[in-house]
Amino acid sequence: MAIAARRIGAETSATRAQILTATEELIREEGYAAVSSRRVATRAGLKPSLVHYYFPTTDDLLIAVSLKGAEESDVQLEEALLSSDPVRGLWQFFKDSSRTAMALEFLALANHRPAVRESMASHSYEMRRRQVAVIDRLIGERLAGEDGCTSAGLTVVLAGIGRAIVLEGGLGVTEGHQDAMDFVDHWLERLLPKE
Amino acid sequence: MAIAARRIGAETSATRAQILTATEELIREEGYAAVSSRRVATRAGLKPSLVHYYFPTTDDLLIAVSLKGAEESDVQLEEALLSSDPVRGLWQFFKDSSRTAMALEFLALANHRPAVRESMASHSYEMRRRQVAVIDRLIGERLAGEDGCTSAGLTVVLAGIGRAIVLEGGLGVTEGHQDAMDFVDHWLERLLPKE
Amino acid sequence: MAIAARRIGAETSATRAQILTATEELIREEGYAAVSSRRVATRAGLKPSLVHYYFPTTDDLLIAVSLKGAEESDVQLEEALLSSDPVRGLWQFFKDSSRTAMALEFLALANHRPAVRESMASHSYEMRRRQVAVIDRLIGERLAGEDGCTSAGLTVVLAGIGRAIVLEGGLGVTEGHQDAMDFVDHWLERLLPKE
Amino acid sequence: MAIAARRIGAETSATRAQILTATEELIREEGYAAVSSRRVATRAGLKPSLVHYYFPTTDDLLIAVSLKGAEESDVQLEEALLSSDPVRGLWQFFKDSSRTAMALEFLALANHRPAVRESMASHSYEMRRRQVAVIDRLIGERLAGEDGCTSAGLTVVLAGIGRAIVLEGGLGVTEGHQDAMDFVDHWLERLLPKE
DNA sequence: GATGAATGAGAATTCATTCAT
DNA sequence: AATGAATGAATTCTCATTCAT
Repeated sequence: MAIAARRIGAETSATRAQILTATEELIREEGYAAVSSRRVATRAGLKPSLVHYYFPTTDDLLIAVSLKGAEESDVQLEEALLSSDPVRGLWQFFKDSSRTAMALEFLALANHRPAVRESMASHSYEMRRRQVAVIDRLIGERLAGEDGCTSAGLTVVLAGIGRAIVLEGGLGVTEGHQDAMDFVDHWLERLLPKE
Repeated sequence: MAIAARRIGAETSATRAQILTATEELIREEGYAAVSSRRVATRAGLKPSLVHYYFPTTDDLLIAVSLKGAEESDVQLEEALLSSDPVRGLWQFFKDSSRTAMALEFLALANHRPAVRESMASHSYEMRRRQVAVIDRLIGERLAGEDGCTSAGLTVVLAGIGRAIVLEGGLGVTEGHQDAMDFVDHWLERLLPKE
Repeated sequence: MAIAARRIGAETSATRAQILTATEELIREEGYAAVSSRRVATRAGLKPSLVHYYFPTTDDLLIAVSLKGAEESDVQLEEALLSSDPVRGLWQFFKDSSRTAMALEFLALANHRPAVRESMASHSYEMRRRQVAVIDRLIGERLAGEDGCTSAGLTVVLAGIGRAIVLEGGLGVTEGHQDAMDFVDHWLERLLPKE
Repeated sequence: MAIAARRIGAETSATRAQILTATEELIREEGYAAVSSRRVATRAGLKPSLVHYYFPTTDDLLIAVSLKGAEESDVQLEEALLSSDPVRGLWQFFKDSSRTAMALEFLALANHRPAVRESMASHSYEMRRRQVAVIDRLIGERLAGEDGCTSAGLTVVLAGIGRAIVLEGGLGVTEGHQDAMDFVDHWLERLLPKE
């Protein structure tokens, strides 16, 4: 297709992109266990063999999808961290449910596919480091006075609460969510008063 | 779920229990997608047909395991809430990783199996109510002064942070965990000073 | 089927026998590489799944066929060894081409399927021991005078020459075969004169 | 096979040689059934399409490898026959295991691929004729007295015993091998005393 | 001379499920 | 209460081969 580079796995291949998108949709709608070359191919309007041509093993495919998700997530994270209010941006980022269904699937998947696990672990680690670096630069000293909380601790707290709200929301359980969000907002207000 | 429901394979059967245990192990080790009558039977040392005899469909089996897990979780929760220090007990409960791998699998599963989803949703709801009731009775008024946090909000916060620590720990990411735990501990200390 | 025992793999199952026979034919006609559940099933007039039901893996199937061949071979060998002229019987046994095509396939197969290799190795060892025992009892002392040949050495010699004749014959090469057979016959005549 | 045949991929091509070598290794290690353009290409560090470019069909490739093996075998044979002691050289040649794994594969293959079979049959015939010619010139008359053995018969005998030793050795069965070799050595000594 | 893309076929398994006993 | 037999559908993966460039 086209003039561009066309090695297998070339990131420019349209077919490859189609396959990745179809797989993402499939995971989102039916879970990681629904990923099979057949299902993916059907959804992408391609032949199953072609899926194997681009992604010889299912692991390869899943890792590629996880990397794609990681990249998209990175973009959102950077946007949040580079905004005028990085801490609240991060909090919004964690409360954003759009990535969560996928993240949950991949978390579960990581328990069983070592390759996926490694890829996720290293990405999580990098994200955490990036978050901590930005927050530290911004409010490192001020946090120290706050019950001894650190930037690293803060990201864990915000990530945890945000994710809990999204996950439970997915199940239809919402009790206490608004209260928890209000609480975090108040707390951030004390920490970082909006003038 | 009434105890007396007259389904094949009385709930008291030892064989039934064997099957459930084998399934639990399987999910814990290889994920929900690994559950099949064959695999379960092999692990339990039974014939595949027998698994079908007790649990006609895989959904039946998965729901039974999820209910069993829910019951066990309830026991642990009650223990925590009836202890001398219910709030810290709850915090321990949330940080306990023993249920999390399973919970994660079922959370993912819930996205795709409506029956599992309903069962989990109603259980989560009941658990949350129970937690809130106890905490409310204990420190309801004191919480009000705390940035407007409520009992419901508190459970969400503790649940979220605890779960984040467990999930990330499963991936091998631990940065900020100790800090976050220290922070929560300090905060609980201010809220509920141990004499 | 029938009243007899019917565990999977029960040697009495007619279906199992059908599968083994079909596999044997397939190997004989098209080589070990032609063995697949599909091909076997088609030839046996069964469904591929049924082949897997009886022989979960292809190794299982191949080993079963090799054991069956070994048993049949054992019967022929015993017949030869228990005849009035065991040494010449053995020589006939080795020249008999009926087992050779299969034996060749399994020999080649043994290089690549460890399970088959082990099964064949232990059978070959037992056959050799049996041959040596009989010959030793019969003409052990007499052989000693014969250039120092032993019973074990004799079986190797007869087996080798017999097999060479059969293998080359299969290729259509026959030069020197009659000479070699005459030579062995003369030699056996000197060793064991027919009165 | 003329040297100048104008097939795709001149016989002098280094790439062609790489492919043949990779195929040989593959057959030796995993058997003829493991030969596929993919596997060969991977092992040779080439693209599958390139293998097809040189050898349009798998048969073409297998025949080429068999011819190459035949040529190498011819070289060894000539060396043995042109040495100062051609008969013992031939005996060494037959006991040499390095060619046997391949020979066995091709023998099995010959049963199913007519093209391979023809190529092997004519080569075997030529080799036998060459061996007989040399031995005949050397000890033809002397053999006549030896139980009526002929040069042709002798080659069959030596080939058979040598091959038996190598084949059984490959299986791990070695009983009687030393005895058989001693026996042949004694016999050759009587026939062709080393002064 | 070489190669990337694509495809249809088929391999080895695994599975859920049904049925008769 | 339990189980052996059977089956059709899927799943993962490998292959030979073709074609356009």
